[in-house]
Amino acid sequence: MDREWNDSQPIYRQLRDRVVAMILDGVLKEGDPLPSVRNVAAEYRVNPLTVLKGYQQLVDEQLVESRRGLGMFINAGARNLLLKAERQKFLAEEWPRVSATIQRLGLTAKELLNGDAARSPETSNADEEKKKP
Amino acid sequence: MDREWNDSQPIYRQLRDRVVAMILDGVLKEGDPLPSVRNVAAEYRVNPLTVLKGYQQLVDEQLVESRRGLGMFINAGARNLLLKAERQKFLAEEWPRVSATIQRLGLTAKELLNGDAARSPETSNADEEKKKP
DNA sequence: TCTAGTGTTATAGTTAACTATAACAGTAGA
DNA sequence: TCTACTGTTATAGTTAACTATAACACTAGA
Repeated sequence: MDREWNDSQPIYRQLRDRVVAMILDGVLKEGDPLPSVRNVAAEYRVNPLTVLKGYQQLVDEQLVESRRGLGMFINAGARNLLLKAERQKFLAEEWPRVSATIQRLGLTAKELLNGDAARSPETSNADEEKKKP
Repeated sequence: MDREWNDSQPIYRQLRDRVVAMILDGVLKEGDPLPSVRNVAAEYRVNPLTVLKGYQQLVDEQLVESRRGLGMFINAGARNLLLKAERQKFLAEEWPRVSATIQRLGLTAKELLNGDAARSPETSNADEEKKKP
C-alpha cells in the first residue's frame, strides 16, 4: 500500500479502493484477515474511525466479515463478486469518462492501451520524471 | 452540459472540468464569453458562489479573463495551454491509475475499444482475434 | 484470571464544501 | 438617467469528512 493520499477523494473511500485492489491482485485471499483498524490508523497516521469507515464499506458490500475481538476477514467469493461488480462499474461509469478525455486531448485509446500492455503490472507509472541526483 | 452532479468530486471542480472540456471540444472558442455565473447557478440549481469558485479556478489557470460588468471570456491561447497541461496531468496522474485498474479487472483493449469505436475515427479496427481459451 | 490484541461506540471539535440571502460595483443600451 | 445585465463581496448557517481522546465489548492464549 502507498502511504500518501489523494485530495480528489475522501480517505475512507481511497482506503476501501486499496483493499479492493489487494483482493483483486490476490495479495489478500479469501479467509485472510485485513490489517487491523488500529494498525492501519497508526501506519498511515489516520484516525481509527476513518479506517473503520472504509472497512465498513467493505462489510456493506459483503466482501468482508467482521468478527469482534478477532478482526475483519475476507469473505468467500469476494474476488469473484468484485470482479463482476467492479468491471461493471468501471465500464459503465469510469471508462466512458476516461475515454472521452482521451479523445478530447487528442490521444488515442489504442496507443495508450497497447503501450501499457507491454509493461508489467508494477510499472504503472508515467515517465514524466527526470532522473534526480 | 449535463445537468447532474457526481458525488465523487466537489461541484466547483466538476464545473471547471466541464468548461475545460468545452474549450477542448471547441464549443467555447477563444474570446467567447462563458455562460454567466447567475445563469449557470440558476440552470443547475447551484449557488452562485459555487459557480464563481469553479470559474475562479479557470482564472487562476489563466484560461479565462474576468471583466467586471461584462462577463468572463476565454483567453487567447487557452486551448493550446490546456492541451499541454491536461495531457501531462492525465498521463502522469490519471492514466496510471486507470491502467492499473484495467489490468486488475482483466479487461482487454478490444473490449474497451469496441464500446466507443463509433466515436473514434482511429478505431476502424475490423480485426479478428481468438476468443478466450 | 490477566493481558494483549481485536472491533465498536461516544463525545466533541475543526475544516471544506455548499447553501441562502443580500448587497456592492461596473457596463451597455434605451 | 434608468434598466438590465455582468462579476464580486459579505454574512451566516448546514453538512460531510476528518480529527483527538477515551471508553466499551469481545477473543485467544499465557
